[in-house]
Amino acid sequence: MNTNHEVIRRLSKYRNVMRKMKELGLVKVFSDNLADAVGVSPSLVRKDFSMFNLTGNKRGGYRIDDLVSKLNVLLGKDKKQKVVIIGCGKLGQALMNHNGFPRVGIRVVAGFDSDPAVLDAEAPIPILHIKEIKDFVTKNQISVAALTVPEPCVQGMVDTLKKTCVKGVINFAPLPLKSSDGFLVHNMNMEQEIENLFYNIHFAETNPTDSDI
Amino acid sequence: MNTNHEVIRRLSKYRNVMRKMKELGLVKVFSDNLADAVGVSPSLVRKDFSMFNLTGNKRGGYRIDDLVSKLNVLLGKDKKQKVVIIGCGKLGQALMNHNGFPRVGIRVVAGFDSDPAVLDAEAPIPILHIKEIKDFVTKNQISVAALTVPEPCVQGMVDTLKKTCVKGVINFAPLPLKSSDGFLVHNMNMEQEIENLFYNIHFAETNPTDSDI
DNA sequence: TTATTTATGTTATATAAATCACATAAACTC
DNA sequence: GAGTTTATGTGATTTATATAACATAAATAA
Repeated sequence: MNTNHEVIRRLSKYRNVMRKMKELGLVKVFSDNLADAVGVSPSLVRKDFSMFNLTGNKRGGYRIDDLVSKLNVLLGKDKKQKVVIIGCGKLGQALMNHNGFPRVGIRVVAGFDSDPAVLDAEAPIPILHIKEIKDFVTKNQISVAALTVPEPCVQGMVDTLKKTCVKGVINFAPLPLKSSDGFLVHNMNMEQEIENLFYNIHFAETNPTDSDI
Repeated sequence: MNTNHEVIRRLSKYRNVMRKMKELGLVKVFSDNLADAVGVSPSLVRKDFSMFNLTGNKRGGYRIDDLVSKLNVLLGKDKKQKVVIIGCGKLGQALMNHNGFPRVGIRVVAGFDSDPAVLDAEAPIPILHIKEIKDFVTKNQISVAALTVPEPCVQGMVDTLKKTCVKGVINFAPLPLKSSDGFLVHNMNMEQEIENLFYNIHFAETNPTDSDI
């Protein structure tokens, strides 16, 4: 299908915008609206849709309801998206309690750690010992994990996970991991993002263009 | 200079790799080494360097020491990079204590919140009332803030910050903000990153290529 | 010292991604 | 219902980004 790597990210953004428009009582949306909201050109919006056979009306734009539910299926948002958090330090625990996740249908089902002090199997979202990770993800069919372990533990943890049904991780350690064969890594490198921001502020020629949206 | 938007990110990655190579006792590095580590072609590594007049030896590669210190200047890593955290909920506090930041020379100098229960002006990293933000950033010449406030507060906070010396933010709320004139926004959208990972795992044609590095 | 190797620096080429532009069809107007 | 408007859907074009290719110079070897 010649899928541009950024398309899916944009579809997700369009969807979020439309969900908010819907809350405002709006029924239709035009490519111009989404273009403004997401910061791209209207033709790109239309092309993105057309690429996935999401069609509108030659004059009346797109029906929000229709488009959102089609996007839900397309993006897999019609299914429960279960994740586990590996490493329950401050950051891991923050993610476990992060209310942005349930709001978009992402459910954190358990945390894992090696430190006995943080374990709590009876909590609403249990924190279990890391040695139970393989059993748990297998039993609960977990395909995605967030990695919030210390940097030196990251690679080992990935190696462990590769032997399970987990097919991808969000890595919060500043060591960027590479994706491989059937195992995807998305790096959330906060350190790098801040470094980059500093650079753009202090050195980048101040062209009035955006940096990202 | 026709600066590709991704170049700086890559330079930062090269730098991190070289710092680790240096710890291993290595002295020289070749474009092939960095290409492998970062997941790009060797010619791109050389082009990135040449774009900033970072030169090596026609045969002997690049001297790590030399290159790292030049990159430090170029990326502004020779200066202290001070940031404040706005919103000291679980996530904000996790960032305040995150040891990945000091390791790369990023110093969290204060947190801000409106909830009296979390304020603590005497802590090593003080948590102050949000009403003091303008004074503080002015007095301490802060140009970068991390935004970990609830989604409904984000836009208002940005509007406040725009009137100060803060020139950019890392936004952790799932609402993607746009950069404008002299105010840069980098969005860390964890929700979207996870959604995207789910999509790639469940729907993407399993081409053995990477997704990112 | 001359020949050979090898990794850089840079130009030419290929690939990817976004925008432009316009023909088309649905909805409005008179 | 014929004419006009307007927003889609898509092929052509532009721009951005990365790779490939190679001439060049430093290092080694003979």
